[in-house]
Amino acid sequence: MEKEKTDKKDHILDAAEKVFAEHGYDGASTRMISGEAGVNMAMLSYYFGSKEGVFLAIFERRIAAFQATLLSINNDESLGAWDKLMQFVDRYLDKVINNNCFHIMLNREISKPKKTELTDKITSIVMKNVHVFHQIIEDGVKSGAFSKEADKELLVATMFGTKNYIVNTPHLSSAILGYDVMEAKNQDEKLKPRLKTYMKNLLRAYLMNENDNK
Amino acid sequence: MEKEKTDKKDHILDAAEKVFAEHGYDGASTRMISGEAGVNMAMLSYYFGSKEGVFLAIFERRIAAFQATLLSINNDESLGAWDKLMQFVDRYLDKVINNNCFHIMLNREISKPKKTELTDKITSIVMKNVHVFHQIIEDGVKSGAFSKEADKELLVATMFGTKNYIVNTPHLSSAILGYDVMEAKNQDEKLKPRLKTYMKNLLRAYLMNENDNK
DNA sequence: CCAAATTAATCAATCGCTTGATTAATTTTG
DNA sequence: CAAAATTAATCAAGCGATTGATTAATTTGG
Repeated sequence: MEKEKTDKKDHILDAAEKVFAEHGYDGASTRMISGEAGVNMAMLSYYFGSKEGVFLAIFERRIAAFQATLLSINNDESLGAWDKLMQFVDRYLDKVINNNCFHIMLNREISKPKKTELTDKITSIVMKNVHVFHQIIEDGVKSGAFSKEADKELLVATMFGTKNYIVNTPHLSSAILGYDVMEAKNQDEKLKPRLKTYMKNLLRAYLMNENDNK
Repeated sequence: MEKEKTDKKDHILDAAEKVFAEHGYDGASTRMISGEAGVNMAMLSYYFGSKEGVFLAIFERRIAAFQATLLSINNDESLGAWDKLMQFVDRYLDKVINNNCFHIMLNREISKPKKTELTDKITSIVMKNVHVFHQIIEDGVKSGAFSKEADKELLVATMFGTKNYIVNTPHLSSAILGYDVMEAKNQDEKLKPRLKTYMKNLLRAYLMNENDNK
């Protein structure tokens, strides 16, 4: 059955994602990854060619689904700027909180000052998300729904940066919020609704500011 | 001269900070660090005991000055809540943009899901900054200057998260902003003033919102 | 339908290399 | 000259990757 083959590859990638998120690329050894996955070390090379191949496969796996989600929001012509923005916030936050291992990996990678083929690739992918967000804000400004003085570029940094701070520094944000943000129950019942509400209020206050942001 | 000794140690730490920021703890080898500093590999052990010793020394070096800056703002009783907050934003952003290598290191370290002695130590240090920010907001709420409905905890995430996004993902934020955020000239002339203005506007819009953040 | 042939999956063992650390020898300094 | 600073040489350990052998699964041929 070719289904089992895919399942096993996915199983290895799940384990690798966890180990990479925990130890970083260099800190994660192929022995750790194969151990976590419960397979022989040689299977990594067999399926993915190399350690780097495993790493890249993790990114490729997550990206397709993500892009689809993103575009489906932006292409919905029935929505106004504000509703579109709210949709984006909701679905984006859901996704990144659910896949926080992956986003820790991703963020570590684009935090490298040195340009590499991988950082370039990831940067251009992330830029697509940025552009969607950008576009929504810009359309809203043009339609008069949002304040003209809004700094769109830095608002992107706030949107993604706030999320990163909560999702990628779990010990710190757990200390700040007073509960374990890694626990699935807390994520669903406490973190997600609160973060969504907050983000919406923040965006509304800034984008619909009567007294211009001079 | 003991001064030269200190200078040499500082020189090594400068080099190490750069290499650690670029490659991460595991990706940075002692040979890279000694090469960057232009000293023999054994000097790292001679001065700092071990690779980990070098790493810890970098943190210890940066922390003292940082704490002092922080407290001097909070203890100034002559300032109202809003002015205090503005002072905090100004001086905090100046510091982290100037020491961005260090903050890339710091952030990578607290992004690790697994608790270690080091992540615990760093977390508790960062929490001091958080508490200062927290306290300023809380005082402002009590005095009636800020909206009661403000989510103080998540506002912390926005403040530090926005900064992180700009400072720690230089390629991405350069692509977003349209200029190289790593260049000192751009940092001083473009990035700092813009980020400060934006941050202040954002905080004002959210904290001084007339229509309550229901 | 079943046995032979072929392919896919898995394994332990090991390769060459780099790592962080230490040593003993040498140079510099006061 | 003695102490401190610096060096080159060396070490065991761990790294990613590959190997050849073995087993499991699938396809083929009579």
